[in-house]
Amino acid sequence: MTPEPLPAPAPLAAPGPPPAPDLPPMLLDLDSYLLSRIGRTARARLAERLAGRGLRLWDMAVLAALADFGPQAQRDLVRRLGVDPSDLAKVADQLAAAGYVERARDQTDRRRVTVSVTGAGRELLAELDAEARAVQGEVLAPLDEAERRALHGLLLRVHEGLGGAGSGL
Amino acid sequence: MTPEPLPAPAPLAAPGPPPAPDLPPMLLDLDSYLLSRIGRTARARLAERLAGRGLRLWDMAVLAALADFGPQAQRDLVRRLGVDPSDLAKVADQLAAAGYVERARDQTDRRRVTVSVTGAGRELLAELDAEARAVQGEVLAPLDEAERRALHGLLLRVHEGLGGAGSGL
DNA sequence: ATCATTAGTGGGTCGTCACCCACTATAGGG
DNA sequence: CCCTATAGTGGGTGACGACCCACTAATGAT
Repeated sequence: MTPEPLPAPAPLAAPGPPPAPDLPPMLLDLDSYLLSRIGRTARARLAERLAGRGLRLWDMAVLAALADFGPQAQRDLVRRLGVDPSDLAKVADQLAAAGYVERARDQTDRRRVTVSVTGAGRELLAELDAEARAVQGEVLAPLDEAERRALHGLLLRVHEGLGGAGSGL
Repeated sequence: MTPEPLPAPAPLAAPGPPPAPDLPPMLLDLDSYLLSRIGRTARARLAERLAGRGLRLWDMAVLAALADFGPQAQRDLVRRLGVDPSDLAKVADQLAAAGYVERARDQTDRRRVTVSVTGAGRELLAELDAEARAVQGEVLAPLDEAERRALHGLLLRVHEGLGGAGSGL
């Protein structure tokens, strides 16, 4: 297990313990662990950037959904993104207040509120996308282009396999 | 060489909103997003299994560190794992109470508490490792052996690139 | 008109997690 | 000895994310 075993606990002038994190090989061998750590980092860094604009990850997800699928009722966004209706209402509220989306009562069914991106929304989304890609650049720095493409393909397949199962973002 | 990740051009103005989550291509194109989602799922599923035993992820991490690097002071675990000293104390406390680790005052420096895994601890760790691999099997289900190895290699390199930067597990 | 159903909203709860502070005990240097 | 630094501990805090409930408005069927 351990290439450099143990006891030799030199009381002073400690040789072993590094100041920088040096994780157990046992954990590094687990994909679930690596996935968790890397995903966490990517998420955190992206969230950090968005926070600089007063936005959260859900804001971006909603904008993306609207841009990709066109104007739609909140109900549909809820189904698509797997977000709680109540939470979506809050996100939509904030995005509307900032002028990134518009909400209008559906005239054929006045219960529904149809949400659509505004020009400013699309502009913002483009910037957010750039931010996300910048984060990607940081995180995937050790990989060359071909490797990134390979990774992306694998991740996509894994993601599909997950189904919409898990809740949350 | 090039698996085409462009199966479906965006279905515009879809008539029937799907009951199952159908995420925006724009997001699926972002590795930061996929990483975040997949990592989250892997983490959640592993945590769920550990919770069944009344354990958390940190417990496993600590056990792994002890198994891989041998008995050591909490101070060293703190440095290695990048965990808060106070939090580690709690984890160690719980593990000791359950009989998975032993704590003993270091006689050469009575401030230090040397922690070591017990037989039960190693046994438990083996089981936890099996659980983790089971989760892995679920998550990576869509990939064959060769692909999993490829993914693992890529993830390892990416993880190294992160350095010990981010905090937390 | 009545009733069950659906869309949206506001408010609040709960569990998790990382972080920080105050405190004790010990060590080591002057 | 005194003084400062370090190891460990207990307790608490604040942010965050997911979830849930009660309520209103509108719909569609009977």
